[in-house]
Amino acid sequence: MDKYPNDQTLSEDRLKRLYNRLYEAYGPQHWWPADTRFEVIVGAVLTQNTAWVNVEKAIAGLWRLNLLTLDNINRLDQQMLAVPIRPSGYFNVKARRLKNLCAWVAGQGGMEALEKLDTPGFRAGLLGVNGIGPETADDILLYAFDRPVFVVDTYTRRLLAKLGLVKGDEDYETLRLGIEANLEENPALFNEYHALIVRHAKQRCDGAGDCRHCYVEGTFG
DNA sequence: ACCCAGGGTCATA
DNA sequence: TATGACCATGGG
Repeated sequence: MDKYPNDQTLSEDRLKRLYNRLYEAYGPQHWWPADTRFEVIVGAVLTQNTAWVNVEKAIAGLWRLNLLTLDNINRLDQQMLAVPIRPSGYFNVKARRLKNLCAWVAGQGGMEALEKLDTPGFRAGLLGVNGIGPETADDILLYAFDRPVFVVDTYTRRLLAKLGLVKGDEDYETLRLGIEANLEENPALFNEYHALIVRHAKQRCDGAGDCRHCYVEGTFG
């Protein structure tokens, strides 16, 4: 058993090996699970600090009411929007955030107009919307618009810190830029990598030492 | 009954 | 800059 270097250093080699192990253990994750690009950006808000199964219920309710279009959400009162998203929790907060986001999108000229934004400007615009923080913005950039932005979440931070690639107390931008600097700029890779980290986090270790969780984390040098 | 989930904002020191 | 309170449902 090799010991972890635990030198808190990111390297392309180590990030790639971690990715390979995750992919071998869990396979392709097919993110983001949605029928439309607009559904992705709505889901990105609804999933804030919320289990995905609850988001699915809210999304289903929105489809049922034909509310998964930009115009229909912009026309709808916030109180009315809060009703179908109730199962995803924080429904008053999220209704307001969705209204903020959709108003911004419309102000940019609609969903099609967003494609023409350069990634830094797009990201800055999203972060300017009240209720859209770095992780939600990056979910939207990567999973709805295929931009090469690495999504950092608490699982990413925990896993990289546990394996000794980072300290763990770095701020969001430091981690995102550090990871991006050590991976090829490939949206498909970023897509699968983040999804695999989330998948791995949900894996319960059976303690036997030969489960997928242990395979990914074991003797990582 | 308790804990957490695919976060973010705001008030306070 | 750095904590803490707050938002709220549903599954383990």
